[in-house]
Amino acid sequence: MSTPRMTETSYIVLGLLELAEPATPYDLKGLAQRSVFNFWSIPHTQIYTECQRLAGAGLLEEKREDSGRRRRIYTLTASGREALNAWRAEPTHRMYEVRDLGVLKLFFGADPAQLAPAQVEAHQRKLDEFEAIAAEFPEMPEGSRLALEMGIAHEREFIRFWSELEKGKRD
Amino acid sequence: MSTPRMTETSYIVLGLLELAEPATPYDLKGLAQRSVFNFWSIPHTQIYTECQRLAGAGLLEEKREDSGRRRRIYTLTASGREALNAWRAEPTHRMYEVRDLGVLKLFFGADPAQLAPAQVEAHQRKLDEFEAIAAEFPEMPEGSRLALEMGIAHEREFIRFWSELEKGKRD
DNA sequence: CCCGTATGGTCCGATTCGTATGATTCGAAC
DNA sequence: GTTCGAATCATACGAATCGGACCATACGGG
Repeated sequence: MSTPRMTETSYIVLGLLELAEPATPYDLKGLAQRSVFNFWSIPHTQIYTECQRLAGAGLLEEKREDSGRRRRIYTLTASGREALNAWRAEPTHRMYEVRDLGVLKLFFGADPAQLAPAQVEAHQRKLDEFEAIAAEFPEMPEGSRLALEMGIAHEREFIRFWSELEKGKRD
Repeated sequence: MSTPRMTETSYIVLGLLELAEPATPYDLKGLAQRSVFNFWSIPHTQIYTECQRLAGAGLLEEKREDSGRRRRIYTLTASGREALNAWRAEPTHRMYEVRDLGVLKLFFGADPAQLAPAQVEAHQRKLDEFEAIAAEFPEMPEGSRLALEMGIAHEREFIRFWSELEKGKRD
């Protein structure tokens, strides 16, 4: 049970499990797709391997159904819970980038007017999606709601930005 | 010269090269660090391998110094230029995520007030950096300027968001 | 009981990552 | 004009990730 390498993926699994335990990786996958993956996605196969890794490290407990599909069912152990809490409590300076393919093309000299309509549309769709979620679950947990609001704010920003470029077409 | 797999990394190299050719991978690395990597970074070793790959595919021409360090010096070929233009011209629907470690923690229930100060500070620093770049190069190419403005807008948004949570401390 | 579809999970080659390290050049000191 | 350290330039390579393809089980309807 040496201290395992912990990545964002690890904490995503721990965090999801806290919301849903006991759960199979498949359960987590479903939950994730309706939530975190909207702003931080990982390939679904990672969930399976990460569960195994974390179980090996003693942060998760693994049970198997003894018949049928023999699914693996996970719960948090005390040290899993502890790791999650420690991560949550520790503020962070580490930053990520707001990567956007449209902006990358723009940077390298693409024609703004040519890019803009598709970008507006794509970001509008994302925004609609977020707002639908917000409307559907008005009683969402505080943290999720805030994360969602942040997502909405960014999408609005993208739309504002690209809309302006779209209007600039006439130049 | 089979059609090579083209990734964002490929276009970053092509785009940088267009700005700086003829150039060594090292030159590109330097240029990138002062520009694109601010919003779309890749490990520097990738630049070396990507140059070789693209040269193998006929999109770049490689010359080597014949003495000393025997550096590889690259220029775009006609088909390299063509690939870059095609990429730029083609609008895109593919989206990326705005990943932010703070938001991830928030989502999983971290205490907003505990996270906020560090987040405000980190994003403020990033914003200052961007604004310094904007001030230093007022005559930046159109595309870069727009990309930078987008970055600035997003950083402001992050700051607004986290500042509000910071104020909410009293609850 | 058979088949089609949905569910649940794994495999594995290809790619990417990033640390560690190696090699060349340059300049300043003596 | 040689030695040393720092800066420049570059690669090697093991570990981690990626994601498409595929396999297995369950379930419902005819």
